[in-house]
Amino acid sequence: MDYKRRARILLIDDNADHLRGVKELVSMDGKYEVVGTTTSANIGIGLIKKYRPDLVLMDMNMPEKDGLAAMTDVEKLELGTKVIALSAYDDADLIFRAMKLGACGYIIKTMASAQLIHAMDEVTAGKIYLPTALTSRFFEHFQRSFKEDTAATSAENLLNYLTAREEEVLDLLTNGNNYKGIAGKLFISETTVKTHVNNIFQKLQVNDRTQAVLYALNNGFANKRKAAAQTKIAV
Amino acid sequence: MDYKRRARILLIDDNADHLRGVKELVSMDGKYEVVGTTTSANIGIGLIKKYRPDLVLMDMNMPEKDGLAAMTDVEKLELGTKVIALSAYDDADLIFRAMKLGACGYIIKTMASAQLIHAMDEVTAGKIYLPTALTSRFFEHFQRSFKEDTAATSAENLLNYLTAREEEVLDLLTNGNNYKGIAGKLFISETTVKTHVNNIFQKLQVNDRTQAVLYALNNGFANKRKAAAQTKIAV
DNA sequence: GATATTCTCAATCCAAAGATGTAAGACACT
DNA sequence: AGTGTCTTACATCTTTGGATTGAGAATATC
Repeated sequence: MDYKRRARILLIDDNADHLRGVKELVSMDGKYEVVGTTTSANIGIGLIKKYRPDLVLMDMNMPEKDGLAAMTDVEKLELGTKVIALSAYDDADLIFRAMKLGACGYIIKTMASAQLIHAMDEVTAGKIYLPTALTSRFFEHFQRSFKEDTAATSAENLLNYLTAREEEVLDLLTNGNNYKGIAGKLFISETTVKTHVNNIFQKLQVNDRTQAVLYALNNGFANKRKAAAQTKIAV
Repeated sequence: MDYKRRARILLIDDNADHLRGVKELVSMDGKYEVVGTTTSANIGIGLIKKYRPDLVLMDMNMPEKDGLAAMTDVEKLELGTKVIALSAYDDADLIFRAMKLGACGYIIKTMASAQLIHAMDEVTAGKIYLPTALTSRFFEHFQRSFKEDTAATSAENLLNYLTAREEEVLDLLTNGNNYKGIAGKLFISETTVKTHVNNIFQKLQVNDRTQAVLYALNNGFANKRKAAAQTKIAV
């Protein structure tokens, strides 16, 4: 690894003691150069702009500005800065949100220091590193958040009562078309569209187009249509 | 572990040779009881209904019915059956979709057999197991799929031009309210609501409420509001 | 061959939505 | 004191949307 320049690291942690400890640990390992440390998230963002580090170790639990907000800021800079989140807690939701925002790793502070170095190695090599235990926690949240989608597809879904033509009309409705637009696109008269739309309202048990569109979107209408299209290809 | 009854396993793999190999491997380990094996996904679903296994090892690449479709079926049964996906490929998209559908693990067939047993141990213990290498692949896809959300939030977003009151009105619009409903909920007159709504149309550059709702939903309006609410709490 | 469903179209009527202009009070900023 | 923005409100007018009823033609189903 010595042929490559050392990866440049920035540390952000409101706990000064922990900050010092991590700095020593990271400096000790020859592979990394600590280009800055700060206890303030906002200053940290400034330092990132200034020094363009390869990797940032960011504490998640800071009083002034929480780590997630800081991470959002880092991503907005679009400097390709990699971020490893540090936290005292293995909260599933926090892990999920950090990874969603683009964290390249997530380490619990009580973990062995070797694990931190390992995570840094992996991340600087372009990978994403999440300890096995945290991966499991992450998926708790991940799969729960997708359960709703599945439920929408499988459960009693009023969309199933729509005819093929009605689905087409609803599709155009969910793209913001009015009667005239739909009539033009389907080559049918406006009154026919009205008939279809009224039937759709009945079947979806709604009173107007906006509610119909919302029902469609909240009950996986787009997914349904895509799935149908895929079935056609597969068969 | 011996005080507990052995976990009951079902194997589904269209490759008969691989099926036999896995069966021997799993049977050898005393912890598991193989209650059935099949090379057909459809038959597999039937066997799950019949035997209610604790865990299913499911091949992802089957000609008759692909593993993802089979996994969907398993989830629909809602028997709490845990599924570990087996695949020859470490395709990021495939991993993502399998985990999204509720897989409790994902193993590449060429991995060491000890890894498979380890995954089974973890999964039967209620955890979710993804080898480190696959976790990294998974997150490639995961973070890419959320990049759009971030873009919607950060890029030129017409929603940013809305005033606080207009946001409230738009929020009620995106819940399917008409003028009267909004006026009632905000304790203002209907004509005032019309004024707000018209201003919203101008700012979002749309012609009617449906388009406004669609713009809001497609540009992270719900997320924005949630984020704003959280900021309030934090501060 | 009878029945049911779907898709098409029309007329009518009322309610709701949208466009436009005007304006007063509250509040912040300077 | 003055400017600007936000929120509130009303009047007016046009267009669009939605409800209802009825009905012919095509297609499937049995």
